[in-house]
Amino acid sequence: MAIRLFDSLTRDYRILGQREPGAPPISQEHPFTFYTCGPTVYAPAHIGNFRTFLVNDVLRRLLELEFGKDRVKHVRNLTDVDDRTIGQAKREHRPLSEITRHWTELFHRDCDALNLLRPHVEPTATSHIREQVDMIEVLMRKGNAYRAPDGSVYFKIGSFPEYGALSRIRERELKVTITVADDDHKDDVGDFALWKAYKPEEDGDVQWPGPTGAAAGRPGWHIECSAMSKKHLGNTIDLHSGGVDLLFPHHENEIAQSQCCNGTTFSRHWYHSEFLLVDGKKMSKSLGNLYTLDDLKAKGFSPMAIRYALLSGHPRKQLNFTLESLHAAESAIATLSLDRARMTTFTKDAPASLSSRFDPVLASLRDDLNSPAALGALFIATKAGPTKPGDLSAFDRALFALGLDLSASPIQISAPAEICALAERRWTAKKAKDYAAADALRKELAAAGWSMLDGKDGYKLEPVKK
RNA sequence: GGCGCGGUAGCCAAGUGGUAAGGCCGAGGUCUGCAAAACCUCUAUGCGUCGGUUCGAUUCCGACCCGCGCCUCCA
Repeated sequence: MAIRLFDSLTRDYRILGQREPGAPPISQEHPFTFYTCGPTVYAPAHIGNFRTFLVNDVLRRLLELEFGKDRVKHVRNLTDVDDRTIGQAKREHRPLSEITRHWTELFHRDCDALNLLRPHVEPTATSHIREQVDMIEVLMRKGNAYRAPDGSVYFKIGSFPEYGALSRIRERELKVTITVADDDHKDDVGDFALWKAYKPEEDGDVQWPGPTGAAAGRPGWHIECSAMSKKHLGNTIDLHSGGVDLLFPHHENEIAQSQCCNGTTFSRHWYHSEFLLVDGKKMSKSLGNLYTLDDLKAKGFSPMAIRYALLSGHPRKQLNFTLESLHAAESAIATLSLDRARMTTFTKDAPASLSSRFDPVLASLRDDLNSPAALGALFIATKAGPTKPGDLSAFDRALFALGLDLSASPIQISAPAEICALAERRWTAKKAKDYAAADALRKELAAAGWSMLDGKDGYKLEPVKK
């Protein structure tokens, strides 16, 4: 069954992997090419960033199931030079590369925790300066770009009639032009930087020799994705994705650069995931509602629950993230784990093959990545009773597509010594059948925020759930 | 101002022109010294408001109200 995905450019649902006549069909030599705009590595990624990467991860998994593991090539870049990375390096008085290396490592750690498949290639902007400069030179030669008085290079949107097709922005609106008066070197407010001339007071020691005819400096933001996708995936890619906020101007600009430079379609399909809201508002530092993975782990939430919570809303719909949704996710995952464990043991008197009952899970995902519907279908399938060993593979395939690793253990928070002592006293009292004392101690523990879970031969302590 | 998205039970969230998946929470029950877990059962005569089309609309159309996002470097 084919994967149907909403296309941001044509604004309708289209089947993935369908190439135009003359293009080679998908094979090992010509894999499905998938480019995702990655993070800027200057600060910890927040869960909003991860929503997008998570959605793309499910897409990647689905593509592997659809076309074969060796017939999908996924590239996700790292932006390691721009205003923000340079600014951060300057604030910390450290070299740019040190800053970006540090945040890249932490990003990878978080990705692993969330069970995101590593992209096949994860190129960085600074290791593709040559490719970017090459493209800029082509654009200048073709008349799509011009040198500004300060030595920067701008793309001339007037030279590309299709500019605005993706974002439907045909003309710059009044409101915008007022706020952009700072850019004095452009011919047109809509023009955007391909290359930024070096500014000693801002850029520190970050600079490279520029395109022929331009000053030394650094690439503009948009060109890196055009250059890196071209290098690693070719002139025309099958799918390009990212968050909605990148739709304009980033992706609009990528299209302009790539198509003017290469003379071919840049991407056959565009997919954008919606924003994550926290407590009803866009996340921002000023609102104090910006969560990182570490923030949530410190609150005792497991990365798998975070993954679940982020998949509980439709990718193309804004998702309001709350701590409560995380509690719900934690419980839901525990239920699934239990169901999965039960299925491995109760297989003797199972009816004939029931693997088809997991079909709706993948079917939901194939239909525009409907992850909430897929999760619903997953629960229906697991509640349908015991299964046979072979059926477990269907369950696991569904879990793979969603990227849910049920073996990942929830975060354990160890109790402080005084709590442990109380618990020990209660356990002794209980063993002595002094239930009055035991109950009193349980109350004491509860008042201190801990619940004591009695087992047959021992007990567990965990923070009281709210 | 331009472009776009959404308003479904206490919370989250699918979905359909014929009468509402699923999850969480909650309630009752079974079990258990207690608690927790587990298991069973229950939980929207209604899908923002008002009109219209229709045999029939939550689902299509129109108006309105409310919320959110993007509009030059934010996933």
